[in-house]
Amino acid sequence: MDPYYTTMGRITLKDIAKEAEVSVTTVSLIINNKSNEGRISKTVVERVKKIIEEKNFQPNTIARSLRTGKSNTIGLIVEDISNHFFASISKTIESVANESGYKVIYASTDNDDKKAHELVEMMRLHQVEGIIITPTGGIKSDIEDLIKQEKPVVLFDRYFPDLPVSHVVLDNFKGSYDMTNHLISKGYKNIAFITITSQMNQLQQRLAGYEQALKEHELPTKPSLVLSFDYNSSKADKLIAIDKFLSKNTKVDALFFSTNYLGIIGVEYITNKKISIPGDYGFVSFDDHELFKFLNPGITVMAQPIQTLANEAINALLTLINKKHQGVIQKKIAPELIKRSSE
Amino acid sequence: MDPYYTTMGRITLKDIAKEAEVSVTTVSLIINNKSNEGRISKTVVERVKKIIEEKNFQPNTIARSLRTGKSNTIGLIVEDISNHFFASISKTIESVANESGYKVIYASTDNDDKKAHELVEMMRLHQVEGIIITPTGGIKSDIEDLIKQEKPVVLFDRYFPDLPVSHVVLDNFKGSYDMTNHLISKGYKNIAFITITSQMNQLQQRLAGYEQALKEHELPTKPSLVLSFDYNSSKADKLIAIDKFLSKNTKVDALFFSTNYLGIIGVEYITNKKISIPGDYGFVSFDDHELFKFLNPGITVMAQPIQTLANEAINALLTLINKKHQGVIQKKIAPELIKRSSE
DNA sequence: TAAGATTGCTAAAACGATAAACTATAGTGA
DNA sequence: TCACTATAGTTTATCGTTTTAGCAATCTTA
Repeated sequence: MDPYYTTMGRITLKDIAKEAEVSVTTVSLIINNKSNEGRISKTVVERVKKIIEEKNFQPNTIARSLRTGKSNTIGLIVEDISNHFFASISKTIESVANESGYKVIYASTDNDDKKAHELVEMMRLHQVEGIIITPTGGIKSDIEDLIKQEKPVVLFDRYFPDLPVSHVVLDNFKGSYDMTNHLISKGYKNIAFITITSQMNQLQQRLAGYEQALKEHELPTKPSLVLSFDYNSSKADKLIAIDKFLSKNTKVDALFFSTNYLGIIGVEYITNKKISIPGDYGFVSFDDHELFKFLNPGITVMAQPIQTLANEAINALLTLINKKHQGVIQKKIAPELIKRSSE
Repeated sequence: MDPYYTTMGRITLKDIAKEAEVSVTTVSLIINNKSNEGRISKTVVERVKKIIEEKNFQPNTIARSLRTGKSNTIGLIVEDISNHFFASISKTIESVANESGYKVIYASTDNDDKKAHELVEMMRLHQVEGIIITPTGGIKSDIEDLIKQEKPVVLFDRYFPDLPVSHVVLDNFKGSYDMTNHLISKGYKNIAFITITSQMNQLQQRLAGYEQALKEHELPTKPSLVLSFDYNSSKADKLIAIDKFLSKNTKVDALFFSTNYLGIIGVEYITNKKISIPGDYGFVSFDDHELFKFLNPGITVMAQPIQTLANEAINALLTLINKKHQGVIQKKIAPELIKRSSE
């Protein structure tokens, strides 16, 4: 067809240069809008641009990356991309990143240290310019390596309090504190806190917020009001434990579940036992869930503001990549109380 | 530290070559396991490998891509990555792709033609080696372009029946047909089908499967048994329409919702009206959902086998990329009947 | 023992862009 | 008119690999 480029492959700078009868540099300058800097005449700019248009030329990003050292890629490593929370997060991240000319490659750790380690390696191998990661407990040293290499990282959802690294996390303490105060303001006096025995900072913070609120209102923070499950206990075990707990602590008038996973089990419990809420107990949970919206009455929750979290995370990362910020960016995002009718 | 490479940047082939006192070619051959082909002595192989190990050298994938023309990247374009179905799909795809040395970049169309078009362009620009896409109705020509350029594509979830292009989709006809037969076998005689008026092949197939099953059992396929909503109608409108429909069609004994979205509205309807299932109506839906599992009684559904769909899609794409298959790969996957207690 | 085959390795080109250094011409001020 | 500056580009090197072609030395084989 066209006499100038007969190769099967795609069009290159060279093809355009040949057709416009200029050097490849000239074309490159024009493409990168450096035509005034490089002082290319209007005539030539017009001519070249027309040819680029005609041939629908798009520069080879891989070649460009090799030369510039910029891959225009960021890595997103989450616990489980198929989980609603992370899936929503990743959608926002992808969208913001795209707008800034970045593509994102993603992967799930399934909360497995080995997998997380391999994924960090994989991302490094693929020369991402930065990483947003939900770290597993055991990859502290990988994160430290990234810091040493001055690779932008932002930890998401969880973090290492003693590591000087950027992070965007929920203010779990405040969420729990506010929710407890909400229940207190509704008149509840014996609020049970149902949680999981965990080293995870998040859950500890949630417990601390609950205790702090009780303390400030001079409500005794009896340990007997806290029901704590082993992480590995089965659903059946948990249902039994809740039952025992409530028959022993007859004064309990409200249930505060520390995660939506536990809240769902709570819903199952009250459904089975035909317990009415908020009639028999006030019932609230940390984290929102489809089910909580749908149920009748709807469950009052302390929800994670997904959009905000995602935006803060990707913006922090882009800021670090563009070196617009020295040091670390650390944000604690306040969760949002969604009042429905379970109290 | 080391006298050989003092650059700030990462280690390259050259550094290894220098240290091992061989040429870069030799190192390259060893890395790519072509050492016997290129006939490198065992001694040298050992020496070089040791140094590679020591320095933890990993070849620059971008340079490699430029040279080989292989980006080792595939694109995944779905309707909405934050949706449970697509999120689960993408998790499997990512995982299989990773195992085969591919990374995946993803994006959501939100069912918008313009966005879908731009995303295909974006993927092309980033030189993905293949694309898995949930096409929107209006990007037929983009798909045709991809075919022309011999870029591997597999359509997912939906397809263009008249386009000779690979696809992996659900067998909607069979799913609907089987579900209807299931209801018939349970003794239901006036099965209502609640769906959306749509050009989308999937929903048409689901309607056709339902009708076919009725026909084969010599049950009249009265149009009055089909309730069809406008796509844009509100939830409130739908609830009212269901109410009208059921008070007019008093013989109806079972409700078959054509998507989980409609099924959820159905659940809301029966909850509001305190209708009991399967007492008052048999109640089933196409597509599974968290809620359907949780409800009491659980809702019987015709579920999409997510793992299978995702595996078929990614394997089809990898097969096409590796040119192990001439022409197109087209698969219709049978959905899975999950019997719970709503009938 | 000389020609050919094999072994073991390397030099140089190429992938497609960007960046730094350079050239040639025209214009300007003293 | 001469030196200097501005204009409008070009030439060349480079990013880090892979690939092609080739070269020397050694080994076969007739």
